[in-house]
This record gives sequence, structure tokens and C-alpha cells, in this order.
Amino acid sequence: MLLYVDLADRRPVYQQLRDQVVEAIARGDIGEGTRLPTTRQLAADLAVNFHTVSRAYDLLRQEGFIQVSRKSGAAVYVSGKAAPPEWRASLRTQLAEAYAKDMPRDDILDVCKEILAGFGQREPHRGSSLA
Amino acid sequence: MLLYVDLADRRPVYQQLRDQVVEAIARGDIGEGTRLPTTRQLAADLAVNFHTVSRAYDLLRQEGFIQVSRKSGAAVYVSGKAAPPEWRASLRTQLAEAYAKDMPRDDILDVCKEILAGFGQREPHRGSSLA
DNA sequence: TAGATGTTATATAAGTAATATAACAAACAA
DNA sequence: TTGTTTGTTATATTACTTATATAACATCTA
Repeated sequence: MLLYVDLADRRPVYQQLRDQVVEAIARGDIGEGTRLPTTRQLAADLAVNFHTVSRAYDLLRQEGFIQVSRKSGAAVYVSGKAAPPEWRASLRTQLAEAYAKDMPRDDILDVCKEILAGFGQREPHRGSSLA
Repeated sequence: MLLYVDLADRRPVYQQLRDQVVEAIARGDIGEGTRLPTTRQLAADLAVNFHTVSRAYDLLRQEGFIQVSRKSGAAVYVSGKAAPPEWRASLRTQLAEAYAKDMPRDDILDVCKEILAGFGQREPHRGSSLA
């Protein structure tokens, strides 16, 4: 897997990293137990401050996607369920954008299915690495 | 319809207003030709600066959801299609959040269907009002 | 021991969001 | 006409967010 920073992206860097990790988990590229690079290491590779990486990890931890321990660093550890209130609201806004532009319901659903088809199995710890 | 400002919402005010208008169009609460309040009027009602409202209208105009003329003010006028690149990417991130949390594909699709079922017909100009 | 790591703290700079005014031309109502 | 409203543009200020730059500390490891 590969984490990167897109300077043309309007999202903050810490949010880009957070989104990339979440999508990597969804794709199955990384799974339960997969170690994430240390904040200082990843910051050096991406040429950003380690506080920025730390913030992304903090967010992922708060959202229940990774676990951070002083000993073994950060590792994928999914806990809890998708928060129904805000998650659903964000999804509704996203779908509304297309529907308001006259995209048929079935076409919207087809896009959702295509995206979901691109996600993989949740594999526990097959030694994948992030960099 | 009712536009409002949620101070607890982490989104910027102009983004909240933009999202609310888009969802109102999707629901069918407002349609082609429906007039939006003047920037100064809406700003007064919501107790925000009229520049904030103006920014929301600017965004909606750039995205092709409304038309703003000096004569008749702002009105719903949908043009173009949903931008495939960024829209699809945002949707993928949104779906990934649920899938990464072990939500089954069918459950995710059911939520999408429920949301889409809440959207209505696109009615042209039935004299609905925003306030 | 020495180095790396997570953690916390402080400071600074740049960008964004929101407000406060002001001014102007075009449209409209009295 | 006069007066008001509206969209538009401009400038300035404040507050918050994002990102960086250091520094320091305790813990873990080689």
C-alpha cells in the first residue's frame, strides 16, 4: 500500500491520510493487526511534519479504526460500528448531489454497487505494510 | 422549507446552507424556478452576515444548482451533471467508512435505497418558498 | 548506554471562515 | 423624481484551523 499527499487536494493533509487508511481497510489491502509506519517515519517519507501524521492517527484512533500503544505503535484495530447519525447524514448529502442533478436512482445505486464491488475481504494480519 | 444554522455542526455555515439547498432540491421541496430569499433577507433571518449567505449562493451557482440574476435574484436552475471524478471519490470514502466497520454490502445498499426513497419528483416551479 | 517512539507542550506562520462597513449600479416603488 | 432594495465588489478585522518548528520527557529496545 502507499500513503501519499496530494497538494492539489483541498482536504487537509491529515484528512487525506485518514481517508486513505479507511479506504485501504475497506479494500482489504490492510487488515486487523497490520502495523502502520511510525509517525516520524511516515512524516519523513511524505515530507510533512510528524504532528500532521500524528493528528491523522489520533483521528483514526478516535473513530475506532486503529489502536495506538506506546510499545508496538499503531496497528489496524476496528472497533464499534459506523456512527449512524452523522454517517447517514453525510451519505444523504452525497447522494442528494447526484439526484438533484437528475441522475436516476438506479444509476446512483449502480455506482454504489460498483464501488462496493471494489472492496475486498477483511483479512486479519497478512503482513501487509504501509509506506 | 426552512434554512437554518446549526452552531454545533462542524461544517462552515456557508456549507450547511449549500447542503440544505441541494437536499431540498433532491427531496423535491423546491424545483426549477423556485426563488431563494435575498442574501440580505436570509442573513437577517439566520442572524449571520450577508457575505456568508452570498458565499453559499456563489457556491451553488458555480456547481450549477441555482442561477443568480441582478433582476430576479436567485432561483433554482439545475444545469450540467454530477461531476464524476470528485463526487465518486467522496462517495467511495463515505461507503468505505461503513464497509471498513464490517457493515455488510447489502446493509449499506439498503441505507442508500432508503435515502433515495426519501427523495421526490423534480417538480418545476410550484411556487414553493424558502425562508 | 544510546537511539527510537509516543506523548505533551509551546510558538509561529499561513490559510479559511465569518463579521463589519462601505460604496456603487441596476431595478423598483412611492 | 426620490427613496429603497438588491446584487456586486472592496477593504479590514477577528477567530479558528492547518501545518510547521522545536523542545522536552518517559518508555521501550538494541
